[in-house]
Amino acid sequence: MRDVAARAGVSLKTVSRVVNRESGVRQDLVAKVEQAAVDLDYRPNLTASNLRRSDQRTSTVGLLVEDVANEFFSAIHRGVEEVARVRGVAVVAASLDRDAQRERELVGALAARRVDGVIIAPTSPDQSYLESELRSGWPIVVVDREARGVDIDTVLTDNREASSRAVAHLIAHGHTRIAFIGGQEHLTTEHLRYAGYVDALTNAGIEIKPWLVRHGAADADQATRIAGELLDAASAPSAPSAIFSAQNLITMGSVRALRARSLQQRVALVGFDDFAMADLVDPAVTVMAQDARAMGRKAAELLFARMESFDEPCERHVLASHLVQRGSGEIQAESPASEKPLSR
Amino acid sequence: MRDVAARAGVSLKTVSRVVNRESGVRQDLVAKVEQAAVDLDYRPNLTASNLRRSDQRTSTVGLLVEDVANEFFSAIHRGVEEVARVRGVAVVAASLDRDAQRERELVGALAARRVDGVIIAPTSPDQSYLESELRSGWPIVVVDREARGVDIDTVLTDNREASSRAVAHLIAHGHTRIAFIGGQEHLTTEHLRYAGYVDALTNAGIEIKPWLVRHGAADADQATRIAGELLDAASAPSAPSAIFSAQNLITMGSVRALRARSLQQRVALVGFDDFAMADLVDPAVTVMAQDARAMGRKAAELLFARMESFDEPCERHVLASHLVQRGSGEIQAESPASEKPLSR
DNA sequence: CTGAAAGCGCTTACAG
DNA sequence: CTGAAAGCGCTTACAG
Repeated sequence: MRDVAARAGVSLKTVSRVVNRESGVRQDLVAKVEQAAVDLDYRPNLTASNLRRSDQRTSTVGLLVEDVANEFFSAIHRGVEEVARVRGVAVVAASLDRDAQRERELVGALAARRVDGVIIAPTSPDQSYLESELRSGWPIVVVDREARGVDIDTVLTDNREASSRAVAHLIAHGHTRIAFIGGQEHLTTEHLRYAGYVDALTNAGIEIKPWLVRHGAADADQATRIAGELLDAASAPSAPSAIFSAQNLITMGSVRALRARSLQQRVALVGFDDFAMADLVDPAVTVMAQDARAMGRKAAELLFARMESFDEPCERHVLASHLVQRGSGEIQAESPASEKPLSR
Repeated sequence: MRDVAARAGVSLKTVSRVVNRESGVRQDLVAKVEQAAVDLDYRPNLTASNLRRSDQRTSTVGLLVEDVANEFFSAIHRGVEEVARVRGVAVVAASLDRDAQRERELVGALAARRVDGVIIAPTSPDQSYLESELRSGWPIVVVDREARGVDIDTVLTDNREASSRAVAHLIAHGHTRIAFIGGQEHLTTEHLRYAGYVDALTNAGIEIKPWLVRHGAADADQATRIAGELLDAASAPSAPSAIFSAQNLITMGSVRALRARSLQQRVALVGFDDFAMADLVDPAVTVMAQDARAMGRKAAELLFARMESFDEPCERHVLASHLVQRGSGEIQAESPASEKPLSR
C-alpha cells in the first residue's frame, strides 16, 4: 500500500480510502490510485486491516464436523457456506473424527486465527472448555448434537420424536421385533434416537428386548458386521423382523448385511438420515430425512446474529425431520395375521 | 500479550518467546508467563504474528471446488485436510457452482486473506488471470481439471485413457451402440472423457453415432432427462444398448432413467467416478473409480512443496483410475450371436 | 477533500 | 538469558 501511495503521489490514507471504496475522494485521485494499484499488482491485505480495525473481523468462520467427506456433514457445510457467502465470509472446515482432543485443538487453532465465530458438531463428551471463549464474546453455535456443560446457541433435529415416529411406522406395519443399531453412545444424537426407539415401543406396549439393541457402530463396515450378528445370532422366533438404524452410515451397512443374506425383502428397514441413491437400492430405503443443508443455514444465521448481540439469551432451534417412504420400511411383518403383500 | 507481560513482570519479547516455545528462557519466567496467560485468558493472535514474521505464513490454505457437498469433491477436501493437518494448516473451502466469476472473486478473497496457497478445481474456461499471483510466488495447484492459459502444478486422473478402457469394457461385452452422456463441455475432464470414448470406438472400428452423444448434463436430474431422451427417442435398431456416463451425478441420473423404463438389466452402464451405494443398486453399478482422496492428498503435497521452491518447473501428476466391475457394465449386448447369461 | 501521527498485536534485529 | 526499539500493512482519530 505504501508503494501504491508513492506511485500515485498521495498519502497512505487516500489509498486506504480508495481501496475501501469510501466516498469523498476526488475522481482524479481515485483513478491515479487505481492505476498505481494495477501497475504494482497490489492486493489488499485483509489480515493487516483487521488488526487495527475496530470490529476486528476476519470475515472467516470455522466449521468443525465429524468428517467433511460424510454427506450429512458436507451438506451442513454447504448450508453454512450459502449464508456466509452473501456476507463475504469464508468458511474454514475441519474434521474431528470423533477425537475429543482434536476438537479442543481445532477450536484453539481457529481462535488463534481470530475467525469471527465457529460452528461445531461436538464430538467430545463435554464442552465446558468453551466457557472462557464464550465469556469473551466469541460466537459459537453447536449443530446436530447438543453441547454439554455449557449454555450455547444450538440447532438440532427432533431426534427423539422423529425416531419414535420412524419406529412407530415399523410397528404400524406389524413389527414387534425391531432391532436398534446405533453409533457412538456418548453422542447426544445416539442417546435421543435410542430414547425415541424406546418411546415408540413403550407406547405400543412392546417390551424392549436387549438382544435386539446394539450401540457403537462407528462406520458402515462395523454396522454391516453388527447387523449381520443380529440377523444370524438370534434363533428364529426372536430374530428381528425389522431394523431401525440410527444414522446414514449404519443404514448403508445394514443394507449390505441384509443383502448378503437375501433378507432385504423380508426384514424391514428404516434409517435415520437420507442419503444419495437410497431411492435406487432394491427395495428403496425408507428414511427419516433431516434437512442437513437447512441445519447448516440455520446454524450460520444464528452465528451471524450472535455476532451482533452478545448478551441475548441462547437460542435453540429444532428442525423437523420427515419420513420418506420408499419401500424398505413398508415391508410387513411376516405373521399369519398379516397377509398383505409386500408393498412397493 | 502486553497485559500478560505486565502481569508477569517481563518484557513483551519474553512473553513472545514463551508463547512460541523458544528455548533459552529461565524456567521461573516461563512459569510466571504461563500463569499470567492463564489468568488473563490470553490467546495468541496468529494473524498479528504473521504480519511481522518473515515467512508471512497464515497456516491456512484455500480449496475451491465445484461443490463441497458433492462426494467427489468432499473426498478431495478430506485428502487435502489430511496433509494440511499434520502441518498445522487449516483449509478454507468454497464452492464454485460452475460460476467463472465466482472463481475469480474467491481467488481474490483468498489472496486478501493471505492464505499460504490455494488448490483449485477450475470451472472457468481460462485461468490466465492467475498469472500475476503465480509470478508473485503465491503457490497454486490445480486438481481434477487442467488449467488453461497458464503453467501450473496439476493433479489429474487419466481421464482419456480411463474412459477409453471403460468404453472398451462395454465393447468387449458386445456393445456397439454405446451412448455418451457428459457434463459441461468446457470442462477439460469432459473433453478428455469424450475423447476417450471416441478413442475406444475408433480402435474397435465402430462408427461414432452423433445421436448417441449428449453433452451438457449439469446435474443428476438433467442426466435423468437426457438419458431418458436417448432411451426413448431412438428407434429400436439405433437405440443404445449401453451407456457410458462421464461423471458421478450423471451416472446416478442415468440409473434413474434406466430403472424408470425397467431397462437396468438390459442396457449396460459404466460410469466415471465411484459413489456410495453403487454396490447396492440392482444391478450394482460398474464404475471407473478415481481415488479422489488421494488426488486431494497429492495436490496438497504439491502445494506445500511449491511453498519451499518457487522456481522449480511445474509438476503434473496423473493418477490412474481403475475399473470396478459390479454388474451393470457386464451386461451383454442383446444379439443372436451373444448367448452368455447376464453376469454378476 | 486530504494527510501526518499513532497504534493494532505481534516479531525482527539488535544491544546489553 | 532478557529487553527496548522499530516495523509488518493497515486503520483510527485527528488536524488542516
